[in-house]
Amino acid sequence: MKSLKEELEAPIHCQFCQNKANSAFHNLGTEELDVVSKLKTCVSFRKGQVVMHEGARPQGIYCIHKGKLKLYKIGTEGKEQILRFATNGDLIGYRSILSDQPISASITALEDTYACYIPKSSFFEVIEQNPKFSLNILKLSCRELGEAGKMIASLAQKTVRERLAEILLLLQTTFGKDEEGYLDVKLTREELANMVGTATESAIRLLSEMKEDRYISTKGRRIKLEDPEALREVAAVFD
Amino acid sequence: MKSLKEELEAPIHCQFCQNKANSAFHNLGTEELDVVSKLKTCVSFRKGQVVMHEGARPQGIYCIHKGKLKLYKIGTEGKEQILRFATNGDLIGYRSILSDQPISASITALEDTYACYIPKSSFFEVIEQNPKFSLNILKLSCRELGEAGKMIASLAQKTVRERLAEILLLLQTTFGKDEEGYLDVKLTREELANMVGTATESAIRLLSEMKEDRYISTKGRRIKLEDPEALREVAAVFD
DNA sequence: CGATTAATTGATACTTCTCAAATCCTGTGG
DNA sequence: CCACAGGATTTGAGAAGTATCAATTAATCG
Repeated sequence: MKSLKEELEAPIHCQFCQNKANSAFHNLGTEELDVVSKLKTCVSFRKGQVVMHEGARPQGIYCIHKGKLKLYKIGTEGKEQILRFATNGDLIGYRSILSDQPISASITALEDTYACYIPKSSFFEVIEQNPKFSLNILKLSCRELGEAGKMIASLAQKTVRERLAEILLLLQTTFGKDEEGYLDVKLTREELANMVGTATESAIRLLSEMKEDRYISTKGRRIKLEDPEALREVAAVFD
Repeated sequence: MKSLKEELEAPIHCQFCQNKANSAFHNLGTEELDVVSKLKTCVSFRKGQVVMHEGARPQGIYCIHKGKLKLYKIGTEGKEQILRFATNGDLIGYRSILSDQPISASITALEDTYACYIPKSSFFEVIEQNPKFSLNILKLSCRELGEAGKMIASLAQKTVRERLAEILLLLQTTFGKDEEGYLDVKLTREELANMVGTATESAIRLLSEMKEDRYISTKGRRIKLEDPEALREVAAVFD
């Protein structure tokens, strides 16, 4: 039997990819996917490995097959600001290529990750020749833009406590729960703080408060949302 | 002689629009612009008029012919958070239409504004049939996404003072200077604060400090950047 | 020119950050 | 599989940054 790694790295045709349904390729037919499928290559990244460096000029995009990554900018003092996460079916690197600008965020794998690399040229080929796909990417970037707008308003107007509640809910939506009910993503407290936009100690203090309030519970580094409804109230999520 | 209003509202062919060069239509030919040009209508908004309401479903997009607008979200307590501005040549409303989501930000005219309204159907028609235009919009949204990322990192990591300096520079880049050298946009201190993401009084206090430092000067509501280089240092702009 | 709204400044309270020290966990190598 | 080193987490205390409330002055618009 093939190992997981072998299996994941074997270049299956995109048509049969398990992530197809919730990816930017969802409504493309076999022939349409051929261009991409034939020119892609499979790659893997170790946990902690930097996939792309802020400021670089990527020569292609990655479609995440299995794994979890963080996209972040390095600010003054070297502090990370996490902009978003990426997981199965997500595309990364397309913003830079399409806008013809250097990469605006670094990308690091949060766990071992398998992805398909699609060279710039084949990506453009599909974009230019396939209006359906082009529209998918357009929709994708516009949705991301909407998310970014929410994040901006949240950072500007909400307290750290509200933002932390918001992020915890987001993490559950994005990565789901493991078999024990904990958030299915491994983040350090520092990374959590870097997402919320606060100091690590502040994030920890507020997590402790939320534990006292029985909104969450923790086991080591892992976090379980015990009362998502209460968290939603704290986060004051209206939209 | 025709009045300014008449002239601005007369539906000229897009081919001859003064903003064509720096708009999403820049590289389209006459025939390609025909679809848009024939179906567009010219509209005008008074200063202070709300062009689009957060949560609404726009039935078309606007291409700004002449004027200035703010895009903002209403947060808790009814406080505005300005996400970005729009001026000559900019498109507004496209994010909502392309992502098939309600409008994520309200839009209000900062001064009397003239725009071309392009119905959803003709917009989609051009997008779907003209890869060149589609790519332009894609590039546009990806650039905006980059800007949003910068704003997120800025809000999360910089002090109010740094962000204020940053916004002042952005305003000069976006709207330029008037004949006396003042920022060529009329904003209240409250709007400025709503862009920076702070309380009005805090913004005012910091403006006063910057006046003492001779980085800026003011005349009534108007602001002049006396030492942009110093402001850049304050803003700690690296990228 | 006057009414009304916006801008400004002061005083105070609150939130959040920073620095420091102690404890806990996690991944690694034996 | 277990022990251990080193990084991560946690809590405390004090400092700094911002927000809020209130009162005064200035600017704007009809």
